[in-house]
Amino acid sequence: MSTYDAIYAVVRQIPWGRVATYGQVAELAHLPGQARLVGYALFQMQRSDLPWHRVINAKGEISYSSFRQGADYLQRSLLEQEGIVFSAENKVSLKDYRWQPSVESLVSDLSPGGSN
DNA sequence: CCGCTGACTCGCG
DNA sequence: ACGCGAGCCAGCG
Repeated sequence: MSTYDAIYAVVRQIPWGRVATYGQVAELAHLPGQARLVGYALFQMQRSDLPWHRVINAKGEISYSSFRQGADYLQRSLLEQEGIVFSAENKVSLKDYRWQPSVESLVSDLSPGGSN
């Protein structure tokens, strides 16, 4: 199990209609503070079975890769198809759409009762 | 093996 | 509220 595989495993768990931040995915993948790796992992991955579009940055905005410059509308489109609404600033309400993983989804310790 | 790069995040001004 | 700089680590040449 590579580090990236752990990241992919977490991303794959993000349910339909929900989003997660890079930092959040990193923590769930047991890689606290390594939000960048999440982005890098998604950058390198080419599989289509991953809901990569459900991963956004901490600002609630979509992060685009330079080489995918033309697919900027794609991620937003995919999210909108899941019922996620974007604000006038092209941001999503993290407080409303952020995925809150259930304890069963987690492998080890986690503070129950997410204080949102 | 050393160094650069890259879908991030947080703190400060 | 926004821009800038520093810290993180894995993959590749």
